[in-house]
This record gives sequence, C-alpha cells and structure tokens, in this order.
Amino acid sequence: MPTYKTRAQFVADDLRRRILGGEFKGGTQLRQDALAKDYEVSRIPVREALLALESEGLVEFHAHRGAFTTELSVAKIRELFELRILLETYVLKRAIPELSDADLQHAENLLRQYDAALDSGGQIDNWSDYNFAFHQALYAPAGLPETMSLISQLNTKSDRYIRMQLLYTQEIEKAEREHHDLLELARQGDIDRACALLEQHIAEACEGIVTVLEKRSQDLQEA
Amino acid sequence: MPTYKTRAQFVADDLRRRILGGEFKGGTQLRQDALAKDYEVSRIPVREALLALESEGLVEFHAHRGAFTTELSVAKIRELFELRILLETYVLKRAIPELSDADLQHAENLLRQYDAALDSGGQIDNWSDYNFAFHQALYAPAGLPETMSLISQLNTKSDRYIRMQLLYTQEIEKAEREHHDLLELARQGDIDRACALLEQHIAEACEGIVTVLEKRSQDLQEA
DNA sequence: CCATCGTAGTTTGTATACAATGTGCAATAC
DNA sequence: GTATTGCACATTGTATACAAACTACGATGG
Repeated sequence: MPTYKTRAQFVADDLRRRILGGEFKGGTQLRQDALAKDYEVSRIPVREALLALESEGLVEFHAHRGAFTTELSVAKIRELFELRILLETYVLKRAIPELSDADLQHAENLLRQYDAALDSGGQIDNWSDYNFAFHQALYAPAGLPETMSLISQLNTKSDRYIRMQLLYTQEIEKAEREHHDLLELARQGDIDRACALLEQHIAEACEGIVTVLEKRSQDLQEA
Repeated sequence: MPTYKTRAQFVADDLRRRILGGEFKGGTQLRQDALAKDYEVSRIPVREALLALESEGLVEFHAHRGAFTTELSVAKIRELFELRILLETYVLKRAIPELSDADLQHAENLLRQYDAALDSGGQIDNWSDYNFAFHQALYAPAGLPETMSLISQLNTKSDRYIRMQLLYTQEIEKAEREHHDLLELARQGDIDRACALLEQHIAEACEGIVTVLEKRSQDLQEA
C-alpha cells in the first residue's frame, strides 16, 4: 500500500487501463518518447511503467527494439482459463467453510451495487473490476494471499478478452445470475455444487471468447 | 530470448543469484547507489533490475524508501508448496501421455549429469537449476507454456528456502532417488502413481524447509 | 521527562543529455 | 533486376544532474 503514487505507477495504471480497454491492437509498438509526451513526463517513468506491465504479461520487451503489446493465441486463452478453473475452484473449496456472515454480506452488497449499475445503463468499463471484486470477496476468506495473487494475474491477462466478449455478446446478465447462484450455494456450504458452477461459469466465458475471436479472424480473412 | 543482454538484465541476473544464494538476510534494504558502484553502472539499470526482481517476488518496493529483500513466512511457504503440488501434478498428468522417447531420453540425460555432479563433490550452487531442468523436461511435453511460467515463478520464490534446506539436511540423495522413480513411473505411463509420488516429493521438501526454519527461529530466540 | 516539530542529510524518483543499437533506404556491384 | 553494403536516421539504453520525499536527530514546548 504505497502511501504516495509515483509517476511511474500513475503511467503504469493508466497504460494498463488503456491496453485492457483495447486502445492498442496486439503487437503494436509502444514508443517511449510518444508516451512520455502524452503524460508530460520523461522517458524514465514510462520505461518503468512498461517494465511493470511486462511483468503482468500485457507488453513484451525486445532489447533495443522496445515494448510491444502482447496478443494471446486461442490456445493460450484456453490455457489461462483452464488455470483459472484449477486455481479458483481450489480456493473456493477452501474458502466456503471459512465464510463468515460478514463475508457473505459483503459479497451480496457487491452484487447489489452491480445490479444497480446494470439497470442504470451498462457500465462495461469497470465491469471487470466489479467482477473480480465479487470473486475476490468469495475467495479471500480462504486466507491464501499468494494464490489470490496468481489468480489476479491470470485475470489481468485475460481481462482484455473478457471485455471484448462482453462487447459482442450479452453475457453480463447470465454471468450475473450465475453470481447470485454461486453466492447462494456458498451460503449453503455446498462446496461441490459451488465449485461445479464456478467451473462451468469460467469455462463458458472461455468458450464465448474463443467463439468471438474465431468469428473475428474469419471476418478479417474475408475482408 | 533477447539476442543481447542489457546491463539491467545482467544486474538482475546477478542480483537474483546473490539473493537466492542467501547473501542478504530477509528485509535488508538494497541501496541503489551501493549496487550501482558494485556493478560499475549508473542507478538506472540497477532500478530496472530491482523492478524485475520485484515482479518475481524477491524484493519489495516502497515508494521513496527503496527496495527490500522479501522474507516468506512459514504460512506463505506452505501455500507456495501447495500451489506447486496443484500445478505440477496438473501438468504432469497432462504431460505423461505426450512423452516421446526423446523427451524421456532428455530427462534421463539430465539425471545422469546430475548424478555425476553429485559424485564429484556436491555442487549445491546450481543444484536448483538442475532440479528445475529435470522437472521441466517432464512437464514441457504437456504444451502448456503459461502454466510452466507460473510453475517457474513459484520455484523462483521458494528457491532460497530449498537451498537452505539442502545446506542443513542431506536430502539431495533422497530427492535424486525420487527423481529416478518419477522418471520410471512416467516411462510406464502410470499417471496416478507418478502424480502421487510428485505430490509426496514436493510435500516432504516443504516439511523439511519448515522444520529447518522453525529450528532456526528457536535458535535465534535462545541466543 | 515525554512529545512534537523542524531541519539537515541521505536516499529515492525523475529530467535531461549522451551513447549504443537497430532500421530502412539508397547506392553500388553482380 | 536483384542482392549486398554502407550510411543516415530513429529509437532504445544508460549516465549524469537535479528535485522530491523520507529518516533521524536535536531543539523547543508542555
């Protein structure tokens, strides 16, 4: 918890937002000089920001050639989502027996805010944040911070594609219903069915993304 | 695969080696100026190296206060090793059906080099590298690069403690025998027993480390 | 005597300037 | 006409210099 935010962190946060928002197509070079001008800082904090994003898997550095935004293949996306299933069902299983009333209340509050935001016109921009916050609320009581960190990583990497899917399909309501069901199963302490639902929840999101990607690459070939 | 090595990468590699080698006790501050003098470079590449190590979990940055080497609690070590069991048995299960004769030969060659190095006086320094290379040889055929990357991360984080354990106990020969058994089970395609052995292999290493750590902290309290 | 504030000194964070490397185009040779 | 070489330019990587923030210690007030 840095009490103060350095310029490098500020640039990193904003660049992450822009990349995840889809502003740059995969493989585009991020010129340090241009970004430095954009943010009215020198290239040093920009470099540091890019290095931070590299460690998150959002950009790749090639020595003396610069930073390029990464693009995931369908195979890697499937792999990421398989990992998410493995890790997230693992923590959920550990978390459910530890869930306190306060934890459940907290998760429910998140869902309510969420529903409210949906009704007042879909704010897709920060849907990902809400989404992860809800999952985190269910997972955190397991008391496995390292695991949570890995899950967070995986979510960041796949975030771009989740947003893309949400733009093309109307999956938010479905995900939302599943979230309510998941919370209910967690409340009942039904570990097996909760994990099964979670697995399905993630797997279907994956398939949705792959479908969109393959459709889009077909469109590109036709054009 | 950078064709050329920048100074930042060189410093990062050497610092990683030093940290994992136990040169710095947990929580010590790494002063950029001192390191810059050490390596006869400016502070810029040193900063970048420290940032890289931060993303690997070996150091922590506090804004305007600098970088400190991290120290893992027993709870976090247990968590890391649980994650290793989860992920490594997962890839092993996927890898075994894909293992070609060449893959098995490669793994066996690594074991031989390893045995030879052991006989000619224990080279603990690069034991970790050999160790990971062997495991990687068994896992790689699964064709799951993202998963391998996570496993590699977890190994890096726990590496220091593995070395420490090896210094205090004579576990290398035992690990080595288990490696031979693991290879044999993989060759036979016995997924269940191979995964069970792997799980035991990792879990026992974890217990060994925890034992050493708790003994050491007792010694410190007495002193 | 303890707490709080201010100041000096140290260390980090960032800007500017320079060096090193990669890229692309043009000129030349075949 | 094509391939190769060399040079100019653009971009990254690093050094130096400066600004900002934290720490520690002592002075001042309660």
